[in-house]
Amino acid sequence: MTEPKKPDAPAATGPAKKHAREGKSNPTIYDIAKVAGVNPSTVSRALSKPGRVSAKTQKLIEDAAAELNYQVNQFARALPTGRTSTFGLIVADITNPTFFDIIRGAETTATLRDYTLMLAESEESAVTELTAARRMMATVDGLILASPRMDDDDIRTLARDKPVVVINREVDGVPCVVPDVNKGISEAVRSLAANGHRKVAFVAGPPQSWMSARRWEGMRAACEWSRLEAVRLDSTKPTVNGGREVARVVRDSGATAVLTYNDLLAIGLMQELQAAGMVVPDQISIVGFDDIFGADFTTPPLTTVRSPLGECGSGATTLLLDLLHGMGEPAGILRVETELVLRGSSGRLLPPG
Amino acid sequence: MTEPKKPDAPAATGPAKKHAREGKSNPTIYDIAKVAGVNPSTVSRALSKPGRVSAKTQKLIEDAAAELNYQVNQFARALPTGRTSTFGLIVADITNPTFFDIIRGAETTATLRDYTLMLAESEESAVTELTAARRMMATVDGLILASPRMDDDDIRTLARDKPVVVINREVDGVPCVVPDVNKGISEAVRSLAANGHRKVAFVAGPPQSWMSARRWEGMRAACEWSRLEAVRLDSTKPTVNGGREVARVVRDSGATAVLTYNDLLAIGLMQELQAAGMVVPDQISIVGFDDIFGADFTTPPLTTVRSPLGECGSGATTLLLDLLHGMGEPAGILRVETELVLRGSSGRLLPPG
DNA sequence: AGGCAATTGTCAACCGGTTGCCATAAATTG
DNA sequence: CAATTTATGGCAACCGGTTGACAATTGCCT
Repeated sequence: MTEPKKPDAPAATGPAKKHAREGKSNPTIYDIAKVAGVNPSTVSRALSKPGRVSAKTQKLIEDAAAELNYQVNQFARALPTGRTSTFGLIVADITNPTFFDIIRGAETTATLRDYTLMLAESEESAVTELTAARRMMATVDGLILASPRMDDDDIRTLARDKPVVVINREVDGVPCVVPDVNKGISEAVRSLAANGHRKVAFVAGPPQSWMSARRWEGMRAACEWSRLEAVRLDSTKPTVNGGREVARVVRDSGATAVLTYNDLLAIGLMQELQAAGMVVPDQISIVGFDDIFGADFTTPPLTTVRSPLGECGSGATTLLLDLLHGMGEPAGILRVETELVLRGSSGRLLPPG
Repeated sequence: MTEPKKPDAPAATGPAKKHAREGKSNPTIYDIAKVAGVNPSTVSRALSKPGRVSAKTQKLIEDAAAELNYQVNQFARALPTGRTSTFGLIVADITNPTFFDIIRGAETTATLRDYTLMLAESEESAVTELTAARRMMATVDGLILASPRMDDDDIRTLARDKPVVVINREVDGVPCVVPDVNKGISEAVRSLAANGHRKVAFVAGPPQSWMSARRWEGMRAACEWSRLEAVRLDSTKPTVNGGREVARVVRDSGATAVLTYNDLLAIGLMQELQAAGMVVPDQISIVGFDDIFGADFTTPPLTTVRSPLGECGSGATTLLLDLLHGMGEPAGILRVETELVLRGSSGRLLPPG
């Protein structure tokens, strides 16, 4: 029917000539139709609308497809339908290990359901993030935003277009996956109180971080409950260096225990305090947040409030899948538990001298 | 229900965008054509074939495109051309920090050139890897394999279809990005020799790892040169736990310094030796490989041979871009330098007692 | 056997951008 | 000024899978 174009161009057409498909392109539903002796549209239905064709024809077509080693052309499918079998995942910083478990959780779950994952990084910038998100929207079926930096409104706008799931932040009207910090924090605070600490400092994360605010709130409440004094200190950046930089302020605060916004801060802080001659945990207890890769490499290994980040990634992906296939608009918030991981960096305060 | 489209009106030109509702469907080149008063094909040319249309028309079209906030439909473009502006990246293990920097390097470089990155994981399995690669081939313009586990032949077969770049391994006939271990290793060995060590152990990685073999070879050569005795020990897995498990063998070997296949092994080994009461580096020196995230969290911080992994990722992406646009068959091997990062885990041996 | 509904397959029109071919307008040249 | 080359825009046929509309086939009853 359709005569294949045979451009016997003698002149080299392009440099990528080597990889050009020379006549032998991939099998299409038309090829299958020919082999099975049916119409292409029947093939299409057999392959994507189970039940629409008779069992006999179905088998015929499936056999032909298997024989030809057929696989759908995702682009040809995406063009009329818009379905791409692809999810987008945007993280603030690819080198931040916090996101690696999230990425892995999302990737694993997506692959399991025959979706692929597109990755982008916002470099901690709301503008870059929005740009990346906009660009992705065109080519994905749904989007996961891990610790997004952009406005709630921007997120809602995106979510009107296609399913969006947010990790590590609550946005009204958008499905979210959020670690419930209270359990882990209260465990941590109780543990500190039990070890005789009276004044605890919180080293905060970026001002615009929703999660940092939640953690500070949770800690203040837990301290009140345990009758501890809580002070809040600012950090410059939520990184190892940021932790180093905040060390002086921590010492000056007079607190004997510190809870930090994340593990990186805790590690940097511990390094700097130790370099200044302080002994952890004898003179000061340090508790991190997230339990990232490497949190147990330190000496002493870091006590930390674990967020099940992998679960967040796979939970968000599952939410997205549910939103797309079948079931309506559950949305709402998926809460995952946090817990204290007690290691060596926290403990009883030794009396000075 | 949409009304049946049976336009016997002969004047109908192009797909009439009847219900082009804002928000629902994006502007197309047909919309631009209408605004600019030209033919859709002219719009297509103006947007993708610079110079093919007059400057005047070009401007007209660009203005219209900007006004409508147009962006190409990648699927519609991919269908006839096969070009997708997408790269695939397959790593063995997403949680292995070795790949963090590779992913980031690739992502950054790709985004910079308006490509997006699709990520897949092989879970250290050659079969899963090949499956993932096959699936990706259909939807990407090129593929990056980081530390692939599959056969050389499988890789070459893939490479016949579309551009493929391999990281951390040499495959004949396929462009590769490989850290040149010799410089870093010889620096490490010389440093150990200078500190009085006479016998050095190498803790190997997975048997099928090409890179592990290179590192062992490099070390043996360097030791010969420095007149040191070199012994090779096997590990179970190239992870922290694998490092712990090999600790006993290391002690029994009588070596006073160890070079490990990667940092994870080194960290696990160091933890286990320290737990057994040995002092690092006074009683044994430990040198890792790669300088992954967290290598400096340990006490003492890990001395390691740094592989510029981010460079590998971005180098591979650049190679892919070169292969696609313009220049034909550079292929060959891109070597990147390694260097010793001297930290606290290696040093002079203290005389016993 | 005739009538009617339920199944199953076919036709053709999309989705949106690309590109070979051709007609025409513009520029160059003899 | 005519002839030829060249630059430019238009036409239409793709890419491959999807889907509404409809025809053909089958099954079931009376």
